[in-house]
Amino acid sequence: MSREEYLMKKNKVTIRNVAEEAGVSVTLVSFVMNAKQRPDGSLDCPVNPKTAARVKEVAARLGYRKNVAAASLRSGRSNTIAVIPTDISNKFFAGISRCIEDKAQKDYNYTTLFASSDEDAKKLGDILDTVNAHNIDGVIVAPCEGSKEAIQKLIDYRIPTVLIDRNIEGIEGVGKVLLDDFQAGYDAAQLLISKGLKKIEMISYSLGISSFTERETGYSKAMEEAGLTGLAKIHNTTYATAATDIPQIITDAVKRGVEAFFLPTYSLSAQVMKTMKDNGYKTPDDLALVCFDVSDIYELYETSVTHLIQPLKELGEKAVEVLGKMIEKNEPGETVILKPEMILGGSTENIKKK
Amino acid sequence: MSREEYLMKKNKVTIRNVAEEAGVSVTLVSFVMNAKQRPDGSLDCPVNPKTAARVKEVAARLGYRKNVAAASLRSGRSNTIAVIPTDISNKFFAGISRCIEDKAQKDYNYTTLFASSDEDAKKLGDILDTVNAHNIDGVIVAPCEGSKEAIQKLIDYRIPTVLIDRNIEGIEGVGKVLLDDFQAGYDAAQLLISKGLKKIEMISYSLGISSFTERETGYSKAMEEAGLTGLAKIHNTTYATAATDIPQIITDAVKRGVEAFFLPTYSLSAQVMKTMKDNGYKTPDDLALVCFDVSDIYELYETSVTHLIQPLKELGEKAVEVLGKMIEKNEPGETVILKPEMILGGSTENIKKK
DNA sequence: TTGAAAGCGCTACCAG
DNA sequence: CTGGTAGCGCTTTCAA
Repeated sequence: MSREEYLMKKNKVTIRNVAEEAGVSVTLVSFVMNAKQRPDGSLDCPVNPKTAARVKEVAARLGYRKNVAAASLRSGRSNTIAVIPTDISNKFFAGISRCIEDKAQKDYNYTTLFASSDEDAKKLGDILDTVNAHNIDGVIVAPCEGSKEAIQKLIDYRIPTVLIDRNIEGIEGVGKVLLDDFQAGYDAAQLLISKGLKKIEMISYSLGISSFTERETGYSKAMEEAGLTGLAKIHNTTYATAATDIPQIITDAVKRGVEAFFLPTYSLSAQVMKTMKDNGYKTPDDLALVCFDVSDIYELYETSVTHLIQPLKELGEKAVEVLGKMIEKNEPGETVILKPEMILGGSTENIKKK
Repeated sequence: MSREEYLMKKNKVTIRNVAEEAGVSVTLVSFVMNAKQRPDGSLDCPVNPKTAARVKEVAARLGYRKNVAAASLRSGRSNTIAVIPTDISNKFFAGISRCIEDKAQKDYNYTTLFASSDEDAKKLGDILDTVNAHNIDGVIVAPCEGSKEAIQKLIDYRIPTVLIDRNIEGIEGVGKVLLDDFQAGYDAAQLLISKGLKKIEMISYSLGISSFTERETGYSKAMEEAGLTGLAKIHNTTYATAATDIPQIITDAVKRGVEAFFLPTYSLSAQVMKTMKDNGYKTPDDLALVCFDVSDIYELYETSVTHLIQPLKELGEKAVEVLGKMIEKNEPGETVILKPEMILGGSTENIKKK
């Protein structure tokens, strides 16, 4: 095996090897390897284009790969951001993660790491410690219940942070990219009211996360404007107990003649749909439904389901932009609020009056 | 702000600060911070227990966090493994990823990173380059079509690698944790045959991935043993074209009087179920179904669905064990084959003969 | 049981 | 445009 081959195999080609082979200094190689391509194709660094080309050729030939540990140690940066959703298997987060990754790579040359908090504040804390130890340049996180402290620590450490999907009240120094949750709740109730329904209820999580309280407020406001405050009712459950609470809530509601439910998140929607199927209840006749987020399930359910969606791509890209500004320009985090979109389905159409 | 507070905020507490504060050398601190807890509670390092305790106390008080970039640069290791599924939003991979992460943390003290290849060999290649640059100690990867080259590069770089869920034929020097795919295909066909069905067909991906060809072989073998070779038929599709191919295959099959389908993966199953719903076909009377992997969808479909599952926890943990041995003991990768499990549902029960 | 010192590969500063 | 060099924080000999 030649020396070249040996170095390639062990991935031990350093900047120094490239420099020697190309007959230049390590400084030049570093410049070239870190130069960004300018729109006109030229390299954004003070190096003779010919020299640069030679360096690039040699680097490619030797199979040079930057040792990011060394670069990170020296520069204190890692060109890496972390994305921390609450549940990576959720379509909403899976989609958004992909948008974030693409945008971060394309526009900022960041590598993106993922870790799921599973709605567990302790786990989120551990992840953020890891983030910290890894010189991560910035974090995009969907907070879960009780995670305010962990996120505050991030801010104290001066790590640029963007909250996505869920807000935490009274936290300073972070960027935020959120849905207009009040509007979402308002639109959901409004739609059901416009269909002539009155007994419209809601199931929500008592998580202390403002996304939920905002959706509740929007719902309540629409009910109030329609003079239906007396019929409005918000049931509360938790992630841990939803599977047992919801069947009770639903069977009881059907007995009480409730006409519709607004379900402000995917997991509640899925749970309700499952309960309805188990009990032989049909939508929209037994219960009209307005659900949230996207899911394969909505398509495969016997009746298509009306649901509100968050503008995925926009959310993800905005999050990267806000974070990028915080990292590159040391700007304070800005807040961006996006509008929800309504997808109409059979669960709110042609409802037989009881 | 005190000096202590300042250092904590900036997360700039180094091993040297701890050493000075504790009145010992940096070497001692390094020993203590890297020592593993022995079963009896003592520390596995040549340091006076009293000194060690003092060091730990000081480190905790100053909020010391190891700079992993420095550690990785010096040691050439990162205590980090990467998990690369084809699609992280898939329940199967989401579940397995969680098992891997837990096991890796608990038994090996590894941090786990995730990146999804989206069934794209080019993207997988990019990810593996990143892995390479990051001093990742080992990789657990689900290969996708055309990824053999990229994975071979990993092996050439001497990065311990374990293939999970899908095999690549003729690749040397990797660990493998796979399902007995032949058995799965055999069991699926066998079940349908035992229900008195004869016209049993299969839809598969033409991906050149042996998991699929093995499932096909198992199916064919069972059909052959039942003297049904003449009726056996395997339709082929691809990820890109499944959405248009499958409606055609299914409507045509119903016309031809096909009685059952075996669908050797989750995405094919979902697509078929959607097609059947759109066309008003019912299972099992129009078509009996044996599906694969787990999904919310199976539960919410009007009829519960018979499906084969992979033993998630076992798969994940085995993968970590195999990888761990490769990393720690420089052992060659071993191959582990696990048995599928059948979950019976309504899609294969009480079938009306046509 | 403890400590001194040599770098890991890279970036950033400074000088030419 | 080019190059010399200090040192990021840590692990790892080696010696005491």
